[in-house]
Amino acid sequence: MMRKVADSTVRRLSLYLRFLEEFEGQGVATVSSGALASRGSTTSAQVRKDLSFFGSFGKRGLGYPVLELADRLREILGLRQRYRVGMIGAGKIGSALVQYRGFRQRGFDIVAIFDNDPAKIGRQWNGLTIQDIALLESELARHPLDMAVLVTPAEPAQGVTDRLVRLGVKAILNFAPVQLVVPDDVVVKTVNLALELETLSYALANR
Amino acid sequence: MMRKVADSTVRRLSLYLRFLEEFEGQGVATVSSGALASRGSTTSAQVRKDLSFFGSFGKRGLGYPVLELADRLREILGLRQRYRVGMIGAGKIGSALVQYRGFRQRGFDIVAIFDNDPAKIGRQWNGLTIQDIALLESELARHPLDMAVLVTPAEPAQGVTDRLVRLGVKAILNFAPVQLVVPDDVVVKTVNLALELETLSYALANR
DNA sequence: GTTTGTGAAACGATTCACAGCT
DNA sequence: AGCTGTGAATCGTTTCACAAAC
Repeated sequence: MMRKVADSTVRRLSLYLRFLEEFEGQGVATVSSGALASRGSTTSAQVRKDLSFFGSFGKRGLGYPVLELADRLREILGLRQRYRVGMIGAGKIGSALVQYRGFRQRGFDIVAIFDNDPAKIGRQWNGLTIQDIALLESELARHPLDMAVLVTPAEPAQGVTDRLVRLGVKAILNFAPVQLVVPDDVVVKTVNLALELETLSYALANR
Repeated sequence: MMRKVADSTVRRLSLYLRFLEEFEGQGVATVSSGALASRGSTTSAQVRKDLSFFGSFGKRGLGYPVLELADRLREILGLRQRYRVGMIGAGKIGSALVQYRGFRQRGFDIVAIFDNDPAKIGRQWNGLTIQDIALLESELARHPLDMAVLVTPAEPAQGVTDRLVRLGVKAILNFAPVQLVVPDDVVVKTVNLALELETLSYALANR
């Protein structure tokens, strides 16, 4: 398949898909690169370049067919299927994410929650029982996961990651403030919330 | 002050600061660019280049003095002061963030919570009373904010942003899945959680 | 006339490599 | 000898600009 597409390009493709879905809802049939660009904050050339990595979907003089392009973007982004996602950690952020509608809407189903806190194990969240992390191996053997969302404290994060990797999980969304080490065939995306605030304080301090 | 430092550079500076604080805790007095680099996943040249934007703090043949460099990074990142942060929206993610220790630890104090849901207004979260968003203007007039964390649904996000901007808020961390429009002197950092998962599904689909 | 698709140019970030301090 | 600081080289991304398609 396609190789060497920049992360920034992939992120923009996700945004284009959202805009296309809005246009779809409004019954618009075709859309120009300029129209897509103005909805995001980019340029028409950027939109065309991004799309051209994957083929040519547009009609010159006309623009892009909304339905077809949306469908093709779903395929490119791997959104034609649903994903089984496990939540590792049942703290505050885990709780919020389990209930977050945006995940299910986009095809990501949270199907299991794990924690090591006896006070939490056995509780129900959104219809799911919080399971003992000690049962991770036996549980995933029967019900494999496509992805894991890691919302543990920093210390256990690498250890749990190693177990997930051994169990065949190939994608991890990491909220623990650590740099996880994984093999080449496993993708990790780290979100560090305090760090985002620090980019804001940097901007405030340097004006 | 300094201008034109890439966002990626600022993010690495935040990471270096964390590593320096760990070294500080271990009583290490000086650290080389190579040591800092291996803790993050970067190169010694990158570390030196990043730091060189702001001056030269190292001693050739020796490395960087841990305490001094950490302090200088705090100054650069605007972390010598604490920030008054308002949480706009008292939903699931707002709840998690209000209780998230990482913010306070790094100097970001959540001092007010606003929502428009009568069922939530008046409740206490972490010692703070959820206030009616209708009172945003009167409240901020008396108790100004340095930053806002926006955790509303997509629809009201731009409207609330306009009000925050009018009230002098210069930095917004946005979790609503929309592209906010703000004047040049206001900084916005958007975190789109569903989009992060989509970069993972892209990676899984294209291997 | 409008808009795509795409090489070429411009820009920006990272890596190299080495002179200069300690 | 070890490590920084930094210009120069490299690599990657974005923007330009225009021929080709409709």
